[in-house]
Amino acid sequence: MEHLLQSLKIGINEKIYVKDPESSDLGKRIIGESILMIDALGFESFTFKKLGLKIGSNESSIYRYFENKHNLLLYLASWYWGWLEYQLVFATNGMADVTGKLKKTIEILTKPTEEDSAFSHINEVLLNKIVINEYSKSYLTKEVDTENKEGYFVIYKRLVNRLSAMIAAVDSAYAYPSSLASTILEGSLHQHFLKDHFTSLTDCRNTGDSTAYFTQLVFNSLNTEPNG
Amino acid sequence: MEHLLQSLKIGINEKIYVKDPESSDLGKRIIGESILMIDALGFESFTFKKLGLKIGSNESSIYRYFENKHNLLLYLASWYWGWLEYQLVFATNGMADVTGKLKKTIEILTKPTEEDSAFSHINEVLLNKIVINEYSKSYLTKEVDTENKEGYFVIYKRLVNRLSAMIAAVDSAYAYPSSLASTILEGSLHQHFLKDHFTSLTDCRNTGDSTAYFTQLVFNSLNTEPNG
DNA sequence: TATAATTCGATAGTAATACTATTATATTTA
DNA sequence: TAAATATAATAGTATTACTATCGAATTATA
Repeated sequence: MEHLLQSLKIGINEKIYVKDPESSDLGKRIIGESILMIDALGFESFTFKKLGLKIGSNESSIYRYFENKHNLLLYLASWYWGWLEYQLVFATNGMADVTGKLKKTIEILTKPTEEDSAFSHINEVLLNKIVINEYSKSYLTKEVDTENKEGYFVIYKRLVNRLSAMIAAVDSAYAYPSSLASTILEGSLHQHFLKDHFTSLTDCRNTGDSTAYFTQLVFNSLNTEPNG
Repeated sequence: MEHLLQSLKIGINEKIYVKDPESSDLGKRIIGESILMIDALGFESFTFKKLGLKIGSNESSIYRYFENKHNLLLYLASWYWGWLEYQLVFATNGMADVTGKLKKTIEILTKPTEEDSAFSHINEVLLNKIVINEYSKSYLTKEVDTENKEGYFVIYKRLVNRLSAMIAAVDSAYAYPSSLASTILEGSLHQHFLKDHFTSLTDCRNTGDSTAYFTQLVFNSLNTEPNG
């Protein structure tokens, strides 16, 4: 499987970029360094000019890959969700027991990110931090509906729908599988943010707390047992 | 009570503004019109220059009230949460039964906003839309920790803590009262957003769905009965 | 191997943003 | 009536978020 992953590429909607950053060395440097830079400066202070300077390239060259920094954020987020989806599919592949599968899925979706050596130019841990701090900004815009129609959020939506389907598989009588699924994905990011900045608003302090909280939340809502 | 509300003022941290907008006619116009304008243009496209033009005033005059548009957003959000807190306190005042009180609280916090005639220059329905679409941007910044120390988020935190305390009052053995409280407040905004832009990710479509979803979520997690 | 196509870097330029500073005028208050 | 305060008008600055053009280097193709 290690080998399989080495040649694996996260498939991202081609409309998000002007030129595929995976297709050149410069493109990969844009992705790799933008992750470090957005993490360090925050999305607001991050500019293509600063990025160009850092990677020893030119502002206008970066515009050949992405129309603007918003689309770069969409790309990074899509990559992250696509990567998480792979983690999920590989980890739960072949599990027959739907309850155990859901439990494993919640674990994958809520635990802190670990480095993945399969993608050398991407720091997944920092990318996860970026998603926690910036993802909301990618859809809380006046252009959401247009961009949604263009398919800029498909991977994220697919992930939520996967989770929703698993919830429904465990308890088909439960009335809110999609709401619960979106609450988990979004809520997980939020709890991680609170842990770092508003400690009084969360009970999640140590590794695993978040997973335990959401697991309990889900299985208390469904007619089944987490170990059943 | 109508009368009481007429002379009521939402108390907001004085550090958020340069000059209290409630202290002058221009200040009130800034607040009232900024709500319409942020709703119409979105926070990114909203500028003090455009606002000045619309209220027949000057860009530099608005800067005498708020350092920048970020602080104006913090002010609007604080006002909204303070207003919601009043709704909550008045509605649950004197309720002896903790379970019924929690149920009522969840209802107030998750139902769609209704116009309040007590504050004539503020459109609460649009302000609620702004909070749904823009609130995350007020804390997803590199300056959160500093601004949090300055007390820019106290009202929101107090609201979450009120809810958390009520959850704990209903079931003191529940391990995640703060996480559940923050999940409800943030999740409620998120479900309303999804209802408008990503319908496939939520089961909330009609008035009351959101309240029903979160009520069930909470009471399935706690050792009690919603009507008990 | 010649040539065509692509890629990238460099430079220049623009409109808008997010302010700051100053001054003049109008209004309120002492 | 003078003093204090509030507001409007104007001007100016650094930065942002681009767009356009051009030439050099690299790569692909015939």
